[in-house]
Amino acid sequence: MDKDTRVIQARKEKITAIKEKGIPLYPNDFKISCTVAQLRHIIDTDPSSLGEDGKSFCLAGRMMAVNKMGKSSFVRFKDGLDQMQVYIQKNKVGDDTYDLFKKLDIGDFIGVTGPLFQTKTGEWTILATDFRLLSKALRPLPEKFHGIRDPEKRYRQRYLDLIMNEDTQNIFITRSKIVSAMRRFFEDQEFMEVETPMMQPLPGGAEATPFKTWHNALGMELYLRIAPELYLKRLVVGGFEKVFEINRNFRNEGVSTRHNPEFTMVEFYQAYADYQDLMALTEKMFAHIVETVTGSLVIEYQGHTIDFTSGWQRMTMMQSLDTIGGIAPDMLKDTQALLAFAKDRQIQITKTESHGKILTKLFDILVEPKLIQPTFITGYPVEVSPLSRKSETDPDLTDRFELFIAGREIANGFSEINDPEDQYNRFLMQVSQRDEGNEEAHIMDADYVEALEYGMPPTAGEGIGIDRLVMLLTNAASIREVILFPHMKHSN
RNA sequence: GGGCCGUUAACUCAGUUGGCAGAGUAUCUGCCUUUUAAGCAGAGAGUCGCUGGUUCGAGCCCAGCACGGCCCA
Repeated sequence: MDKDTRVIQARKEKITAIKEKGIPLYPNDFKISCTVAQLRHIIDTDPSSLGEDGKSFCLAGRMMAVNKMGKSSFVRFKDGLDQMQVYIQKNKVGDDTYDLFKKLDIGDFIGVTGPLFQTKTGEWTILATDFRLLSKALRPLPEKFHGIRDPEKRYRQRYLDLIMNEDTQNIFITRSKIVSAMRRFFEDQEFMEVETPMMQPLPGGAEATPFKTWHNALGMELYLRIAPELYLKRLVVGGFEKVFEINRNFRNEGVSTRHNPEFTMVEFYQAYADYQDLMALTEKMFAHIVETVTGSLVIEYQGHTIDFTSGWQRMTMMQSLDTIGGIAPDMLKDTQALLAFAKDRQIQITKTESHGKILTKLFDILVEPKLIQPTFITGYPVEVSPLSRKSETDPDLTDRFELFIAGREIANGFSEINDPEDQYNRFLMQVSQRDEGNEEAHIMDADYVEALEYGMPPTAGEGIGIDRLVMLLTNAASIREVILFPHMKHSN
């Protein structure tokens, strides 16, 4: 613990004085008769039942502000998200209680009993007939008007951020509503929620560097999952034909305003569906979530107005590179021309990269940031889609889409490969990429191929980044604003 | 990995050309029985992120480091 500041020292002296009077600092016998939220509801709907001689209430909360005026005082306290004021008078509660009150500090939890009255300005206030200490705070809260602003402090001590900043509370309330609306949507569509391993012997389902760990008793290396994909598809093989999982993935990469090493994804799989079906389902799901959470289909995000009304734009990657990226269709077929184009614009591409990879990279740089309204991009190259079914019409492309909103990838979905031989060969392609130095290339998962050999129905699957969705709906510029405890370096 | 910015009292922030470390809130003492960021009078409170350097003298200038923020790769 820190060296005591004078504020803490002063509080310790008051604690000693309270203890000496035999008053418990942390009692656990106070029962509330209602929450402040419930009382506010009564005030709003049926104020006639209240008033000076009305019923007495027992409320509790954290002291947030105190106005002491000699023999009487006003105390503002906070119960969860709601605040209420209590008026305490020495001649009403008695000398002992008032003396105790005078030794309490902002930040302490209190229990108050009494009827309601309205002050001169009309504010409904509890007129205390009893006033108790419920839990003592040793450290002072941040300043009452400016609160806590320093982002580092807000993230490291999120509890202070939550106490002081209503905006922060609202972000996480919204986050909870988003996940809840999503879960309800899937359940209404008769998807089943499942949980698959977070620790995997082979990390698969995405191109990313995993965290490595060690199981002592089993004597084996395990990896924190980078995606649940291959397990969820094993469940489809097993007969669970509509499954979803909302859970954490872990990727051992840098942190930024869009990346946290652990982040939340929903992945879902539906048998007898294809990627077109999932695009339609995604529009429907987003409409449900956005409307449930915000009450509208149009939101403001960082200066953009984004409209989730159904009928989102769809285009192929090639089309988008032409119309948005400004690369002529002829050039899109010519690897050498693309390399020269990239070099002109100082876009770094290694000469060994395949045509499809070059296209994807150019798309990421030239097109992605410009996709502000919800847009599905389809026609992803085979080389960057090792788990996606090949297009019937163009063997270089896959039946895959990604969803972009506000210049960011929000979702990724595709018709799944259920031909075990195709999947095996795709893994082989990845393994050779790995041998060429791409450490993020997929590794061979023979066990998964074996599962496919038992037969998987035609299936489509999709993943949606929950954190990025929450950012959109809370107008947050950084992923750290929507993760309660974002990862930080040691502060000392 | 690169660039820019930040780090001063518990909190929010000033700090001039390099010349005694400041304000508001909070805290402590006194007064005050309807306040609304209550008021009045007084008091205390600092490893100026860390380590070096320049200088008679560094919160301020220089170098390195740490942590954080934003942007870029």
